[in-house]
Amino acid sequence: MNIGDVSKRCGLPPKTIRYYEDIGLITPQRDTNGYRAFDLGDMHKLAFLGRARALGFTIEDCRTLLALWEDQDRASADVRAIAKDHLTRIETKIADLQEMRDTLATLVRDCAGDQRPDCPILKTLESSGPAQADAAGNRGA
Amino acid sequence: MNIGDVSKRCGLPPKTIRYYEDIGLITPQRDTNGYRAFDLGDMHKLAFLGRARALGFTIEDCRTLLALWEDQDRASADVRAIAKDHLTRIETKIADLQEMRDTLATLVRDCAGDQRPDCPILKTLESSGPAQADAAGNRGA
DNA sequence: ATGGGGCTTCCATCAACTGGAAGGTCAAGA
DNA sequence: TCTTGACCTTCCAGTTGATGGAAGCCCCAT
Repeated sequence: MNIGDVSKRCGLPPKTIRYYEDIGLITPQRDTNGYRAFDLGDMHKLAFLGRARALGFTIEDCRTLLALWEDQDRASADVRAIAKDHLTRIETKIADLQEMRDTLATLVRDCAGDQRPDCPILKTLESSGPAQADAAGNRGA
Repeated sequence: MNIGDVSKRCGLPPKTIRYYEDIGLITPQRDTNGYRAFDLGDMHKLAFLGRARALGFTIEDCRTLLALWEDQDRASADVRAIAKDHLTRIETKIADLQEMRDTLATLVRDCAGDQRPDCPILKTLESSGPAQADAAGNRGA
């Protein structure tokens, strides 16, 4: 299978597939012409990666999960630990976003949104306690 | 005021403040020794930026908001439009994350997490519909 | 042989910083 | 006066996870 076929089958763009090879998540064979020659194993790995990414796992998580998947002697505890950590991260993120949303919703509700310059949104940004401490925690997200 | 003072006062790291100057959000004066010399105006802008960023506005949103803030003849409608768009983006993101969370929570709940290799998490990643279409929408977030 | 797709590599770009190196400046203490 | 240490400066690189685009093969059909 060429990269285009695999792409269609697993739903990942060719660029992404090449990138995954680049960072060592897959290692497809090569044809004599230099084209990547994917087998079913590669395909399944890519599909696995696509699903894991869709669940928000980081690439490094994916790398570990893939290794565990391949390891017949794995302990499900290891898999579960990764998923649980990730779940926690997601829940934190949701909470942060909900806080933002609540604040923003209030501001948007209270803003007339007309021709006049008076604006509670700007007023809040102008002064409402210390600016720091990124409530979003999305600096590194 | 030197950068360290401003940093303490507005809660943004010096690196971030320098970066904001770099991308033209602020333009502090310089002392004869080359040190940045911040006035209260700069300070307030930085505090404004810190709060806007904490609410999750992008840098470009911040740039616009800052300009509107400075413009006494602004229409609050313009501010409100930016905030409303941002609110929508956040709500979409929350919904995406909640979907991930629900799926993950189920998987974590159903995984024994012991020494045995059987694992519903891996089983799901192995095969559960097409991989594509990143439900998280966090490719460009 | 030529045209159009598909494939290859490599380099740049996105957001929003952050880390670190190499070096100048300043105030306080011995 | 010298030194020490905390500041400050600039510049370059790296982070995450791709994506866009250029330049150039390859292959098949007409």
